[in-house]
Amino acid sequence: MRTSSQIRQDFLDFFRSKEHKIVPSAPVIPYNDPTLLFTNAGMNQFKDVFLGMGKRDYNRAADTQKCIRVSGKHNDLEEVGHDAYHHTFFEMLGNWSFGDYGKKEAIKWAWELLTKVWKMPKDKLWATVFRTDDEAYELWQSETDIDPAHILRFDEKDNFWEMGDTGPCGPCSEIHIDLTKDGCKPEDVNADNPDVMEIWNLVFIQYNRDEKGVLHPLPMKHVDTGMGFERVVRVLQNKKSNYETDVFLPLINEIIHVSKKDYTGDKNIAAMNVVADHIRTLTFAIADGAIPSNESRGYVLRRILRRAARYGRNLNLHEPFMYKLVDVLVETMGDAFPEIREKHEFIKEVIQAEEESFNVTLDRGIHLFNEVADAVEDTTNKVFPGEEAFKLYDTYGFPLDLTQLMANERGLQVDLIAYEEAMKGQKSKSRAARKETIGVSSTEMLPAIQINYDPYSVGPEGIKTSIETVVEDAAQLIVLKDNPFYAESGGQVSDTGKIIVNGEREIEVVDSKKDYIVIKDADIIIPEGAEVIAKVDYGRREAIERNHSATHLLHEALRRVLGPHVKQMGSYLDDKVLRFDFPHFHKLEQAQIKEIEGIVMEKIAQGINVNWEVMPIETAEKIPNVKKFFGDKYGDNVRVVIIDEKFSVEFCGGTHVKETSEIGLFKIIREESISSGTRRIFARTGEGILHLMDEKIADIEKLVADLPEKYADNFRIAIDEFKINSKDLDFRDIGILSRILEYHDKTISSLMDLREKYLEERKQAEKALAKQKVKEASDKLDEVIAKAADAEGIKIVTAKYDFDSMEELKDLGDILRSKLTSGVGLLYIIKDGKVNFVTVVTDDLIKEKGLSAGKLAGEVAKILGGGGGGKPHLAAAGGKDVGKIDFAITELKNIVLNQIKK
RNA sequence: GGGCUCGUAGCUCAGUUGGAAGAGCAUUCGGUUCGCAACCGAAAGGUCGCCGGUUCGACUCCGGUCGGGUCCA
Repeated sequence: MRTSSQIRQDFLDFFRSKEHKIVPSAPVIPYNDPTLLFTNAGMNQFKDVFLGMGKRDYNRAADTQKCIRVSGKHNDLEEVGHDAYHHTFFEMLGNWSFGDYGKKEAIKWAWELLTKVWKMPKDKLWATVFRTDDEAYELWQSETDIDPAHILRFDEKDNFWEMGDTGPCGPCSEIHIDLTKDGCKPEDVNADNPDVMEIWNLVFIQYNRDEKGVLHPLPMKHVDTGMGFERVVRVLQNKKSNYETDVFLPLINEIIHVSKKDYTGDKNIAAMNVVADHIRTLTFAIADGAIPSNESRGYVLRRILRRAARYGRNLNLHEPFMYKLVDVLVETMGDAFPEIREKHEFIKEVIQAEEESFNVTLDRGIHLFNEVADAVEDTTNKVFPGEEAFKLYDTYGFPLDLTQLMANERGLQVDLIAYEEAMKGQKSKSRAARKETIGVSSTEMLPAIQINYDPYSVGPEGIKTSIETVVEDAAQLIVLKDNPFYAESGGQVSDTGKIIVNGEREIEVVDSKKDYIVIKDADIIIPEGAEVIAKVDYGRREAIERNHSATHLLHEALRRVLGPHVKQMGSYLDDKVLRFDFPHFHKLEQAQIKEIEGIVMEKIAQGINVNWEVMPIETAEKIPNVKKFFGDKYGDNVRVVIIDEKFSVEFCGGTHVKETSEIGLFKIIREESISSGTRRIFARTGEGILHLMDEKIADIEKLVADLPEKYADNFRIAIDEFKINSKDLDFRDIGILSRILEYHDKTISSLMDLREKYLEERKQAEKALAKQKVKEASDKLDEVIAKAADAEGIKIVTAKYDFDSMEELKDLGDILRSKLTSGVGLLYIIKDGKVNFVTVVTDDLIKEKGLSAGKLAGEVAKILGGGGGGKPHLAAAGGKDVGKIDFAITELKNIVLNQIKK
């Protein structure tokens, strides 16, 4: 029996012998096509060729392409695990002709590979052709020895392939295999019979469909084929299901091992199949740069992981287990796809973290479920409210079927109608909100003019150009014939500067887009066509360039220190600071930060020339370790920035220093997490370091100012010294700068220690003082009690204090209660023109007379223009009519008596 | 981009008409024990995510904001 690895190799060897170029699989994350969530067909990486927009230096190619189908038009997700041959991740074996060979060879070679190399039984193979494609029909007869009765015609639905509503398209010819015991009939083909399976689709791209729907023959005819690798393996290994082939068996065995369940029974088999399928998708997607998250493709991954985790629960797996399967997968597929081996540990880490966080969400949801279920369990109709089921879905990510399952276990039925209602309501709300946000942006008012945008060759002296247009109704937008101002892109902020009109008037430029610049003063009248000098604020530009080049160095340094999983998830840089986000699961250690800084500083010290060039995207992609940004759409030609071709080569449209030593000192100033699995670094360079020093001195001054004299004095002299030292420094003096910064940091850290010590001291002192005050007051309580008023035998104690807060008053109230043994108390403070007080009532009066401190507080507070309340034994209250306090105290007697009578 | 939801001690979480910030685990000390586990007693630990508003008084109500989760687009 041939192994899957051999079968994959057979395919590639066969087409190599037919003079095909064997190309590597493209990543499953299509980095240059934002319209596509995942690579979902073998032809994705050649789309530009078929659209006539790109070229390759070969015209025949073959490969095995990693594909993921989980959403959109091709969505097999729900089928996965329940049948034997749908997958979210699979390999598509393909051979292509770009305007080279045509139908004849495609058909002949397909037949040759299947029947001669792999020796599939000829009488079990069926071919289909498009209804009107007589050419293909005849070629099957002339080029192969297929049974002519096995050539069938189908219409558009099955045998005409189109990429979209317009564009290249053409008829296709499919090969199906009959796996039934007794042989199938023609009507079983293309009839969703699981035993009569399509294995290879040969597409003949020969037309271009225009906007009117009319087909025009293409000058270049192409061939695009795709064969499901897992299906072919199943056929050749003679298995009933793809999951029983050696593609999946090692995974299934590992699942059996961790779950201690057997691969028997529909429930177990489905669960194991789903898990085995999904772990492949997750592993390959993460290896190619995707990360589970709450949006877009990251969210698709998260849902897949959760789906697998839920099926895992059917196998009694409640703790994270998926990450354990990665080892086996790397063992079986790491040779064919080295990227999963390279990122092995990172993939495991990502999956484990995601499994753990899913468990947390699940627990919270179960908590809510139980509360609701407890409430409705004893009702007569045993209905679990649909709104609550929706809330579980909406807020805690509980799929309906899970809620239903849990409800059934407790004898409850989910109210499906209410669930649907709630879902509809949410959707329409979401849609309505979306409509409101659609507006017209100011750029849409711009006329379509071709201007020359070139921020790369401007110098400090600026460039001569002229004013093309001043946009009406928006006088602050100006279109220059030549625009040297960089427009925000790739994280780099826009340039600012000025334009000098007719050699005299200077106008400040505050922002720039590719097509126009923005000036500060909207009232200035500017003549169209005027000659101007456009001057970029060059000092600022240079500071930005230092940060941008440093960002590229940082990117590579991070990869070298932390691992190849590091990639840019976002960045921002202006003249003051640079910011870089990347996937990583651990806080960076101080030693790692030092190492990263060290690598960057080394590259700066080497004074490497920074070069850039524009090249065709295919050439650029072949540069080893080239960095590009996923999700961006790149054109046919890309700009590549090179800082030592062995160190940093990156797709980048930004502007850079000419030589790395211009960057000056590089310093990471902050490292933090911005969301689970994503970290952010802030750093400074060049003049930014001088600002950093000023900020540090300011920090030190502030810390010192907050300290009491006895600590602060020693630092005053040091601060003066710092200030003198920081004058007249040049950012190129990196040796001196780094020494001073180090000294600053040491000072700051000892100041922080001191502050902590001081704050602790102060806090203890305040506590002690408050305690002391309460103690003193309580010592005098007997005198106060002696002066108590009397209301029909009930003692009423009132007293004023000068405490700072209610806390002390409450503490004293407690003491008063115990000393008083029987009676009512009112203790108050006057502060900031308001009165605050507590009332207390001893336990006997609460029981016997029904008195309540809370009610007393409320009544008294009313007199004082406020309110209050609390417990029966002690209550707090306040008011702003300080003048009425004496009246309130005399009134207290009546209030007490009134309450007794009620 | 929008909706919902959560943010309280080191950790897991309670905390309703706004009126004394709590429990369990962990920590420290003491008791018990040959020692440990367990148990008993005590202590320490809080800007109640942040900012603003209403109020005599806000963890609680309102507005904003940041962060996590989740659903929709």
